[in-house]
Amino acid sequence: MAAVTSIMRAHQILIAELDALLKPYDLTFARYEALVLLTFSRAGSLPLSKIGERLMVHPTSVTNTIDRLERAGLVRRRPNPRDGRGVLAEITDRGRDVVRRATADLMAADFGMAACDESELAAVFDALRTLRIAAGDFAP
Amino acid sequence: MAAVTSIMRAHQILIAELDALLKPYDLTFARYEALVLLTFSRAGSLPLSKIGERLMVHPTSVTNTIDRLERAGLVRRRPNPRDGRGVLAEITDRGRDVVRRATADLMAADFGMAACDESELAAVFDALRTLRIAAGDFAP
DNA sequence: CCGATTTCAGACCAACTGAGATAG
DNA sequence: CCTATCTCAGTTGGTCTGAAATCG
Repeated sequence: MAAVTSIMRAHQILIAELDALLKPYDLTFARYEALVLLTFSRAGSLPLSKIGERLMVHPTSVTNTIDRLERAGLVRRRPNPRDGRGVLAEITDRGRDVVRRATADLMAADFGMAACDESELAAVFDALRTLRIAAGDFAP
Repeated sequence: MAAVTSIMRAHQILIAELDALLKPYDLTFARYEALVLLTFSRAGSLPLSKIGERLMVHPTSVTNTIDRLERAGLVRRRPNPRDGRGVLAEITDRGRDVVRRATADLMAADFGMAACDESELAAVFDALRTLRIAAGDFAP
């Protein structure tokens, strides 16, 4: 139980700090994650279904997230040429610009983990790996 | 960043599983935590301010949590005899019964961490300790 | 008078359910 | 016909801000 509450508290601490850092860009961490995912994709676009799979969120949550990003002009919807049912979310130039500046800010703040050194960060990642893989997370 | 997203994903995985396990008791993990905190207190009661401090949540969140627990009959509000401004949340017999049964269920499901062995659980706890203490969490 | 404790009104966001449209 | 993808409407829950009442 101590391990579980540790994760809960860590999440609570981080999300507060990260959301505060992202506020000037009118982003939450959830939206920022989606944006980063698009940045790292080859074509700068992904089907919504793929986004949901990678981020492990419900289809309606993806729709909601992309709605907000699209309203902010950071993403644009396009029909999926490979699947008439599907929709691609494509990052815009403004989206790339925002994610670049936001990432710089987050890095300057060590993503809210300034208290931890490199070995501690690696330990966190390793310790949570088993749990994530067991739950089917995409795990590098 | 990998460490941060690990924590986010771990939280996401756990909260889904734990809330599902607690659903039969009409509890969420946030409310369960408050209930456990009261169970472990000497008198079975704590000032709301203390609950907020321990759980690291906003005063209005405590009010909200205790409201719901009180409506469910698991907790009852009492004036704080030591401080006219304060309010105590006191766990009821029914509250103790519910938390006992819910805890049995959670333990049977290894608190959602069945994938991890003892050493991994300890590693998770240790790895997150620095972060939590830096943020002022009450850390055993 | 100042600060601490709690509450209320109002808002936001993430996540869910259930239902429906559209297409493979 | 069945399944996959996405959207919409509506609900819930946790959290926050700002403001107020009460008391030390």
